[in-house]
Parts: sequence; structure tokens; C-alpha cells
Amino acid sequence: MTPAGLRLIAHLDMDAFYASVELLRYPELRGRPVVIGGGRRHQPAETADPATGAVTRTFAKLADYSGRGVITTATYEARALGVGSAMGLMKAARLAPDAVLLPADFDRYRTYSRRFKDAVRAIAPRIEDRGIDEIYIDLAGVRLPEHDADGYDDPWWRARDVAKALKAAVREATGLTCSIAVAPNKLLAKIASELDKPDGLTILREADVPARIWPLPVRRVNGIGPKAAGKLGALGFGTVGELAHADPALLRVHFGAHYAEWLLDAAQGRDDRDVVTESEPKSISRETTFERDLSARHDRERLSEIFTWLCERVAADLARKGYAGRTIGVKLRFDDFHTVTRDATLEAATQDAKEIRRAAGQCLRRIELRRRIRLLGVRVGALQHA
DNA sequence: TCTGGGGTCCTAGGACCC
DNA sequence: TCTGGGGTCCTAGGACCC
Repeated sequence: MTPAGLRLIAHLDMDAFYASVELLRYPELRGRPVVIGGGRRHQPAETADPATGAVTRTFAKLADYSGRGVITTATYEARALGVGSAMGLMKAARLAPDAVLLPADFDRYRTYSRRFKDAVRAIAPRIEDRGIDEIYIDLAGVRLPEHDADGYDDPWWRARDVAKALKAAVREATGLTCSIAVAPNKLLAKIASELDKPDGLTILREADVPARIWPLPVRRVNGIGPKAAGKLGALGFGTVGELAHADPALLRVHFGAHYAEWLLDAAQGRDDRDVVTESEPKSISRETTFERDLSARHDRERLSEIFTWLCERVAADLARKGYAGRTIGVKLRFDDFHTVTRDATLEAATQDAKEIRRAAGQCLRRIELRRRIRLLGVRVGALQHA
């Protein structure tokens, strides 16, 4: 039995997910630095030897890339060269020109995502989706068939065996490895799943927090991003442990009462959020960054085409998923990266491309277009079932 | 040659209502 | 005719996450 009050929550994170899926179909790339990102134009080329029929693939290299894409995933070999997620491909090309570049194939990743989640669900049905390659799992009440009713008196040992079984099931279903941590809450499980990557298995009890969590940089806490980490660093709080012992009044001055309280709780490893097994989307959007910045005056027609296309794609997404929305919004990013949004709420929800286009057009007219435009987006919020 | 695309949540001010 | 207070909705921006 799990003692009353003790929660066992796992965080499962697929290892270098997109890149690992690609290595399954291009095994010859195993061991080489590979990054995923950019557009469609760097598909591997296949040539067949006319004599033997043997197929050879030619891959694009980072050095061949030109454009505005970023890395979505890098293999561990590529990370060793200093490139990683969210880095611009042009910058990455300077660091690792010979790394192989592959375009993202989201349909394929979604298929593998479904497979690994189904495999987990078969053992532990209470899971919370955190995107394509991550889930939280509520382990309360999960028992493996080979576990006798009273065979395990230590819930943590049972949790370790469940985690092992989950890793084996994911591997069986996908051929891929993942990292799992089990902890008393989501916050700690999330941090801990990074501690032993790749192919990791970590058990983290509350008593382990000072030794294993406190030495980590604050940035490793989910919810402390670059801005907050920068401010904390300037205040002299580099590690989670330093933050845990911060003066609450000082934090309140710099972060506001609410966030200050959360920062301290997080640093102590406290988190009482539930595993949320079902949720409804709040908004659906489409956006695109242009290959070159467009001028409102000189590229009017091109902009208008793209704008209509975005509205049509959002409408198609709404229809496919069975939603209509009442708030229509646009997003614009200028060449200086400054970003503005405008939205408007309609009388009634819609999923009609023309109506979305009309409302979004009104929003667009409320923005002064004095700089060149880098990105255009359309969003529909305040969703309800159609 | 910096910096994608799809999301969620929070804050803060103003409108408007009672 | 000198100025309340609570609640809700709407909008814009920003931090953060995968």
C-alpha cells in the first residue's frame, strides 16, 4: 500500500526525440552529429547504383543551410559540439558545419508519440500530456502483475520497478529510449528526469532535495526562464539552494508577492499540482516567419496572400478538431523583433475562414505598419465545441 | 546571416454593471 | 457637486514551455 499522503509522480521524457526517430530510419547516421530543423528543402537525396541497385543516401550538412530556421533537436553527438535546441541554424553551422541537417517530419513524430503514450497508458493509465515527447504519470495505485499484494512494503522500490517496466514498454513499442524520474510531485519529477539522461531512471525522495536539487542552477526549475534566472543571478541566487534560503521580503520586492512565494516553494521542492489527465484547448493559431522581411507597402499582395492562407489553415484546424472560437487575433513581428498583437471578440463563435479573415483584417488595420514585417500570425481563442 | 511555431498562464488597466 | 467597491469581460503584452 502507498502510505496516505505520499504521492508517486513520474516524469517521462523521450531522449532527443525527433533526432532519435530520424535515426530509426537512417541508421547509418548513428554516432554522427545530427540536427533537426529548417524547412523542406534539405530532404536526403537517394541515388541507386544502376549495376547493383544499392541505394545511397546523401544528407545535407549544416554548412549548406541558408535561412532563418532554428534547431528543434540535436543528437548528443551534435550537442557535444556546442549546438542545441532553439539555436539559429546559421549560428549552428558556424559551430558544427559538418553536422547532418534533417528537416522535421511532424507527422512521423506524432505517430511515435502516440505509440509511446499508448504503451505507458497500458501500464499506468493516469497520464498528463506535456507535448509531443513528455508526460507526467500518476503512479498511485499502479501495480505490476508480478507484484504480490503485500510483496513490496517500500513504495519507492515498487515505483522503481514500475519505471523500469515503463521504459521497457516504451522501447518495445518504439525502439526508442526515454528518461524517467519518480518523485513526490511534478516539479521534482521534472527536474529529476534530466539528472540521468539519456536512458535515465531516477528516484528522488523529498529527503534527497538538499543533496541533489539544491546544487543545480535555478534555470533547471520548470517555470524559471531566462528573465527570472537573470534577475535571480544579479541578486546573487545562482543555485536552487541559494534561492531556497533567500529572504522572502527581498524576493517580494523584485518579483511580486505571488511569484516570490512560488519561487520559494519551488526551491524547497514543494508543489501540490495534480496530474491533469484531461484538458480542452484554449486557442488555435498559425503563424509564419517570412524568408525575407516584407514591406506593408511594396509586398502588399504577397502579405495579403499569406494572411488569407493563415486564416484558411486556422479554419481547417478548427474544423478538423471540432472547435469554433469567438476571439480572433493577429500577431505581427517587425524586423527589429518587436512583436504586437491585436484581437477582437465577435458576437458568436466561428470556424469560417472568410469570417476569420474579415475579423483578423480589422485587427491588422489597428496596427501601424512602419517597419518591415518578419512574422505574421492568426489566432482564434475563446474556443467552444462546434 | 542572430532569434521557429504552437501553445498556456499571468498581470494590469479600462469598460461596464450593480 | 469631489468620488466606494466588488465583479466580470475584454485587450495587450510578456514570461515561459515543448
